[in-house]
Amino acid sequence: MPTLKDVASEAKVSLATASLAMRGKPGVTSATAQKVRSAAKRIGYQLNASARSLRSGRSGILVLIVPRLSIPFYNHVAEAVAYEMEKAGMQAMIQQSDLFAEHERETVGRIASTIADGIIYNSTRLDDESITALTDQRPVVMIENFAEPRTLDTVNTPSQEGMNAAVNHLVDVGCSRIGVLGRSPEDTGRASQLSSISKRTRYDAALAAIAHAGQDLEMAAWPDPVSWSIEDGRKAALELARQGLPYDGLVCMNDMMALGVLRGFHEAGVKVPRDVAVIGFDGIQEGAYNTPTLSTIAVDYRGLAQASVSLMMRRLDQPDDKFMPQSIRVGYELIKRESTAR
Amino acid sequence: MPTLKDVASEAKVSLATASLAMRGKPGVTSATAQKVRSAAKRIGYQLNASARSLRSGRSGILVLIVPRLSIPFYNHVAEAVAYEMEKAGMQAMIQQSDLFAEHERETVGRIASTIADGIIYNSTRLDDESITALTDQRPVVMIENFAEPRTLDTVNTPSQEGMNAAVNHLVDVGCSRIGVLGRSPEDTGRASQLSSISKRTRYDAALAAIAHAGQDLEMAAWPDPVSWSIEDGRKAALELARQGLPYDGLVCMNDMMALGVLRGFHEAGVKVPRDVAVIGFDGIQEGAYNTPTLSTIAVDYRGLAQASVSLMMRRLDQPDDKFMPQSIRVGYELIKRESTAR
DNA sequence: CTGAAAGCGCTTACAG
DNA sequence: CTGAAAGCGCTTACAG
Repeated sequence: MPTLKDVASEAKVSLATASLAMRGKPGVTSATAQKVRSAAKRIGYQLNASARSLRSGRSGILVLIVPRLSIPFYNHVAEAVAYEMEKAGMQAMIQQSDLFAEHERETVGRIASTIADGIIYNSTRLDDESITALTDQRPVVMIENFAEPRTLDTVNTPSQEGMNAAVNHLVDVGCSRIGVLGRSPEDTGRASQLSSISKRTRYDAALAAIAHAGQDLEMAAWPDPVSWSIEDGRKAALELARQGLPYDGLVCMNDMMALGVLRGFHEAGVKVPRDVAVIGFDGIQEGAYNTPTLSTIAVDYRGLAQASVSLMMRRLDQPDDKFMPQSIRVGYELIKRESTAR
Repeated sequence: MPTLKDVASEAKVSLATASLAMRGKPGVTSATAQKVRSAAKRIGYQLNASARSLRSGRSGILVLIVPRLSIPFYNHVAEAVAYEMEKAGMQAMIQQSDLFAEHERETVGRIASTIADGIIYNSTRLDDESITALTDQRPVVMIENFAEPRTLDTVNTPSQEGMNAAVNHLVDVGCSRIGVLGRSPEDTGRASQLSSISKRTRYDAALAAIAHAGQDLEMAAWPDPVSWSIEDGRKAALELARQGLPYDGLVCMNDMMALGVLRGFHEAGVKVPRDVAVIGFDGIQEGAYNTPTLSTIAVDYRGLAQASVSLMMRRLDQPDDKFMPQSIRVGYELIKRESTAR
């Protein structure tokens, strides 16, 4: 494979000039730059990213880590964040942290030891401190980090406001016994883990909204832990039906669970929204095509992506700034669909 | 940040010994290796991947490129392939090629210029030749590459067999007028493009299966091009209903389209499967929770991932082999659900 | 089994 | 505006 040295001799300039010219840096006449570039093209030159990175300490690569890509919320985030990374002129790489159980710590370490200029982190089992230690100097932006104290730049979904809007919507359509589905199994015990804190934050926000609406908290909380999966949503709905449907309105912690709930109610012969109104959280595309279509609190994915990447670029461009980490809460939209239309 | 040199002096050994020890290579006593490793841990050493890659020509990174992650088929593939990559001891990185229009060529080029040891490519606008030129020497495995001639290792979904099974299933449940939905818009004109070839392959396979079942091809083909999106599926169903439902069985080119079709029929008051049976292709999880649940030809994602990665590892391990590219067709499973239960 | 030395392909002061 | 030289942090023959 041809190197920059080959380009330089092909263009009859020095190595330094070739390097400058290829990157469009000042200090080279445009005629020379043109000459170099066409020489590079002629011999099929490709930059060796490792060499650049080793020498300059910059790779131009930004890594995004999400738990797993088959979960709609995360692949929506991944798509949006990668788009913004590329728009900022960086190369976007995506990694999954949840492929192997208890594997995340290692992944972060390996990433850190890799060529990323910075890392955007969505949902993890590690706290700020461990992440900082593992990534060592490289800027990190967290998505969905509700742990305190916060030592890293963070972009969060609007748990409180969104859950308020969800509950108020159910009240508006006439629900008087609102339940909350999605107390996460990790809630007890390993509560220091980030993902469980962020789950709990959303869950607590829903409870608070219900209390604020003057409803009975005792009844509102679904007592059993349920993972936020579509299958657990289905099972929970079957169980609720078996119990004689204690609620006429149901707030689900995410859309996947809500879709499972709608399926479960269908199987149990419970009519949505007639017997019970259901609302989700996230705003994944599938909700718009389900029967019934799913009402939801749609997270502003684009806003979330833009905020994360601009936080990252700022740290990259001004590495000497010692400002305390920022915390951004993105917007949401209440989307009213069939599952709450009554 | 501490370097390997620091580790060596901390452990009081030479640089070479430290390097060998850290990688568990032979030529170091286990006592020395132990000493080096604990020294590394003590001073918080992290490997500089760029330096290793520059020197050894190997980064340990494998890149997977898919069009976009919000499409279930692709994020299922991404998750499965990344899992197999990690299992093979490589670091998995995922890139999207479709974020910007006409952007794919550039992405490949940038990837190639990056640190990947190899690239697994799912659905692209480029043909084998351009990809080979852009990736320059690095092994490439294609997923869904139906172009001929094939100069790269390839793993394909079972278009022919799967479509046969789908059509036969519809015949089995009593359909006598089977339609095919999903002639792709790019079919005419830019037919040399890979993704349109692979789409056409699936489409043609469905038509062939229908002809083989002795049905009327004239009627079977949905004449208008339809993208394989959920929204276009919905629109097509509405249009079919408007035309008085010329089919009693419908083969959809993928599950997303099929989910849109189910929604469209629901809106139009058409009952599935009573009025028309619907079957999809891909086997995405959402189909199992829709109402009605979606019958489908489930692709063996795991088999597809294992095949792609083992093809890749073989080329990596035996770079001098000059065997012609292999072509692997993965398995499928006919999953019978409510949408064809009659 | 261990150590000294060369070199991977770039970028970046520095000198002219 | 252009060129010669140093060096980023590793790995890999090679010698002892």
